[in-house]
Amino acid sequence: MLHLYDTATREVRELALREPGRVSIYLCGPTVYGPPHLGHGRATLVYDILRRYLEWSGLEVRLVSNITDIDDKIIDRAEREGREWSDITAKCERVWFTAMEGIDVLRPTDVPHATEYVDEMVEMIGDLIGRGAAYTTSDGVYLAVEQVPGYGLLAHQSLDDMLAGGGDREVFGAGEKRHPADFALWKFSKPGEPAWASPWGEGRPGWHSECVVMSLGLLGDGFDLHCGGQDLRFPHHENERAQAVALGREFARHWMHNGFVVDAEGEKMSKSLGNVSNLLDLIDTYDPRTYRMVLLQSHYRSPVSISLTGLEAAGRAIDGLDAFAARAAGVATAAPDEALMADFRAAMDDDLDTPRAMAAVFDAVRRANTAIDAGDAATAGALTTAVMEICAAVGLRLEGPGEVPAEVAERAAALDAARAAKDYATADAIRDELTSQGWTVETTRDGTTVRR
RNA sequence: GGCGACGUGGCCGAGUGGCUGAGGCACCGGACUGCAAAUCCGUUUACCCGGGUUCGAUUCCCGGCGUCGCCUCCA
Repeated sequence: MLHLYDTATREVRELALREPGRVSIYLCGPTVYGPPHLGHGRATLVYDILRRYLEWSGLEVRLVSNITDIDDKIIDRAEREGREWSDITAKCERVWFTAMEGIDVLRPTDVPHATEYVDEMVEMIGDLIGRGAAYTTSDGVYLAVEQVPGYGLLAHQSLDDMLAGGGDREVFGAGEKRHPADFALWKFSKPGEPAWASPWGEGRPGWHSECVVMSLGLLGDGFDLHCGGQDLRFPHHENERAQAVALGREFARHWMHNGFVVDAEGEKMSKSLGNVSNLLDLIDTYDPRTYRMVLLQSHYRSPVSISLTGLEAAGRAIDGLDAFAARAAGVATAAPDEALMADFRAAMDDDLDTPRAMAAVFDAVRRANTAIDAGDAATAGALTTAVMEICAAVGLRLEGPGEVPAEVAERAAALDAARAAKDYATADAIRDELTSQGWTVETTRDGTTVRR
């Protein structure tokens, strides 16, 4: 069974399922106010790999990932550009899913929108006030974090320590809060801003409330896994948990956080630094599988640097796998190699050790190639099937031989004929011709094959 | 100031108290080929610094240096 590092307990431990055979996961989705960047890409790819692996393992996965479609940043941009905020969110969401499709990330089973859950959030906030865990000020409604047992579980830091430093930022509603760490559940709107009705006045929900309502609403109390980027650990996830605890409900049983994408200088890549790298640009420039490969070859909790050389190296690695897939298309099917499958499962179950899993794949490809060369069909078949299964399990689509048009096949045959006749000038000319058309030409003892 | 992560070969990136010290990319040599491509075989390069524990540390402990993250709404 899968073991994962749990941020709350700081140890790798078994992902204990609430219901046998079914996994409930909540993944914090994007705030739709701009194009998706590499950091979004990493998070979604990491959890896509997790999800595919769980499904491949025979589990029924329910993956809820929200769209935050009301937020200060959206309002700011709408104001700046003189557009309707809903115009921005609709467009950004389309772009988001286009990018996700581009990197082959499966759509979550549920995609709730914050704006669809305002009523539930208002109800929850009322409940929190009723329980004495929240209070109203002149600019909104706040959660009193001192009322929450165990606040700081994910931050791994006491309130006092957190306040001891770093506090020179501008804090929303700082003046009237009972405690500096209290956070907004509801923000009263200014004229012209999007607003919903509430018993305390027109306004909009704070960021941390939607995920509580949606996760508990769709997945229920004590759902299995809550995940997202390291940056969400605190305050976002801490504050989600705080609300659930204050409501007396059981929240996520396991917390998973992926590491950052860092730039060439080793600094975190984020919107706040302004060094945004657009995911769509990446897809335009590189085989979209390269990013998945880069991530598969590093551990999800480690920071990963994205560089041109890194992407190109991953691209070459994929080329090798594609060449193998094309070559192995002619191998007779067989049951997957059991030792390899066991290695793969062991690696994945050990905190999603994809680098180890990929090492096993590359090693198997080499052995399979050797077996094909040696005419050992049984070994080649078993390894090939296993490699294909593993790649499918982590969402790595290999490109086999593909469709070869009849006229191209004819040219390949002509190349072989020229070679047989020792007319190498003609053979080379045909090869150049096919290569210039984008075909990869491989000439073996058994004849010439072409693939894209 | 507090909390945390990290520092491995040309690059990326795993891992381990000692055994041939993953894997990818690159480079070099070889096999194969008419030449290539693909494939296979092989060589080369390592564990930030200083102490300590130990028979033995890259791996454990302490200190230092360096990099990075979080500490109120950034995946």
